Parts: sequence; C-alpha cells; structure tokens
Amino acid sequence: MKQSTICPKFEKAISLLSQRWTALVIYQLLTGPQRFNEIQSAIGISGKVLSERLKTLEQKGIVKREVIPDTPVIIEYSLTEKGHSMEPILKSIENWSQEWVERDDE
Amino acid sequence: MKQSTICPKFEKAISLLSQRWTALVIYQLLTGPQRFNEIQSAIGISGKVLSERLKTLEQKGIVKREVIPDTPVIIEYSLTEKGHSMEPILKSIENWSQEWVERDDE
DNA sequence: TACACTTAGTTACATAAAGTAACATAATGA
DNA sequence: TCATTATGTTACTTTATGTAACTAAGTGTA
Repeated sequence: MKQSTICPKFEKAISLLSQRWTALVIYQLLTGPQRFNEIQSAIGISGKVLSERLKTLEQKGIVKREVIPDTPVIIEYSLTEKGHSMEPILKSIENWSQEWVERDDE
Repeated sequence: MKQSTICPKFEKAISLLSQRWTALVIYQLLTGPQRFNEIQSAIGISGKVLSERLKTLEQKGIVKREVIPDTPVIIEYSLTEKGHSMEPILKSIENWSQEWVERDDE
C-alpha cells in the first residue's frame, strides 16, 4: 500500500483535517481568540489531546499561542492568517451538514 | 468532557470527515465509479479499512455499491447524490491546500 | 486436469492514537 | 492555611489502524 496519484499538498491538508478534533478546534477559534479551558469545554475534548492539537497547529502556523502577563498569566490561542484562510472549508462543511445530515444519521 | 455548544448536524459531518481515509475515498470517487482495487491502489489504503469505510459510507447514503453480473461479477462503487453534494467541501480543501500548504510542511 | 492469478474481501495479530483520571505547578482568594 | 482556577502532563486503558496471510469463486494457461 504505497502508490498514491494524489497531489501531496492536498494529501497533507486532508491528513491534517482527518485528524480527530483538528477541524473542530479551528472552527471554535473562528469565533475569536480564546483560552485553553474555553476551547476544551466548548468542544468537549480532553486536555491531553487539546494540548497535542494546539501544539501541532501552532507548529503548522495555523494557531498562535500568546502569553498575556495579566497576573495570573493568560494564555490565549487564536488563528493566524493561515488559520483564518480555512474558514471557507469549515463553512462548506457547515452548509453541507445543514442540507444533508439527518438528525438520526447514526 | 461532554458539553458541546456546537450544532449536532455539523458535528456529525465533522466526525465523518475526521475519520481517516473517508474524505480521500470520497475524493477518489468524485473521479467516477470504480472498483475496490482501483480505490485501494489509488489512495494507498489497506483492504481492511477500505472495506470498513465503504460500508459506513454506504450505510450513510453517500456511496452506492453495485453488483454488475459480468462474469466474473464486477463490484462497482459510486457516489450517490448525497455523495456528490460533498464536492464543494473537497474542492475547498483542495483550493486551500494549493494556496497554503508548503512542500515541506511536516 | 492441474496450477497460478485476479477480485473482493476477512481474520488474526501488532502498533499507534485517543480517552480517562489523577497529578503537578503557580497563582489567587477566603 | 486551605481551597480553587488555569494550563498542562503522566500513567494506564480502550479503540483505531496497519500488516500480512488467508478465503472463495471464477478465469486463463500448460
């Protein structure tokens, strides 16, 4: 199993978005900068995985982590320009889901 | 970890697309109906997982499995209307990847 | 006829990813 | 002092995925 005829950039994008939680984290950050716990309780992800995802997304230039020295320190996550540029992807999924997903699709 | 303020239809769409290989299988079928082995070698997925994904997608009404009695029998997979309706999602990922993914994004 | 090959999978086993819960650390507030 | 909050991390369990071998039915070849 190795042959792939598919564009490597597309494959990278797909493998990023096929990672559980990644799309939801980005979707959540589209609503504005927020803190670790806010993201966690908004989407119901475990701290462990959220921490992993944020690191990956930061490292890929999609998310920015900012330390605000506001005693106690606030750590704020937000989307970079690259992150914001994914909005159309999330919107197209949202549109599709409204049109095609049933309440009882298992 | 339970609270989610996110639309359940959207969450279902996301959880489908966040499953490894699912988006790639649909993308591949956008190029036309094809057989098990064709999909397998086009995207480099294992037979086991492809078989699982096709069952899930069939059950969700996204993929159609057709037995063509052409001695030996041909089993052809294609997208339903619901499946085709996901094209804009895949295209938006494709567009984004062309604009934003670097050759060396790890 | 016997043997190898192809298609569409399935099974058994190994490895990797995710979930859960408890813990760490620093700061604050009562 | 003691409890609480924020941001994680660690250890352990469960689930998902990968790999390779195997099946069954039909076909082609010697």
